[in-house]
Amino acid sequence: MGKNCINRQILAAIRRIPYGTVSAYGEIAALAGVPGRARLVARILSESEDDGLPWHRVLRSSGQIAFAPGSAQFDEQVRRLQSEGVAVKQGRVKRDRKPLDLDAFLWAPD
DNA sequence: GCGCTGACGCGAT
DNA sequence: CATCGCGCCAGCG
Repeated sequence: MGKNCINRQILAAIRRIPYGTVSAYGEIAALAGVPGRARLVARILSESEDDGLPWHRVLRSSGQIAFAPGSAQFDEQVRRLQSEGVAVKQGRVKRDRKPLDLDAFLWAPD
């Protein structure tokens, strides 16, 4: 029973990823209440029949597309991401980083 | 039960 | 960057 419940939580989390943005397997797992279960998210995605599910917005924590470069699935994911304005280079989506902000924070005066 | 396989992640080297 | 090792765990021989 609980198993199916978690499954639904994961699918719900994926459906909440905003158009034109991306998330990661591990992030989805955490949002679904099962941190550390990235592989479960991947498995559920691979078996989901839901057509409207924005599976293409889920990437590795590195921003890399999980499929093998050149595979049909890889190409399809790139196509879908680009169609919603997400920049994909070398099979990867650059995630918003703010290294300068972190630097400023660490060096900020008391 | 045992080993292997993943649409994974993270810290260490 | 690239590699390793280890953690995680639902299926399928």
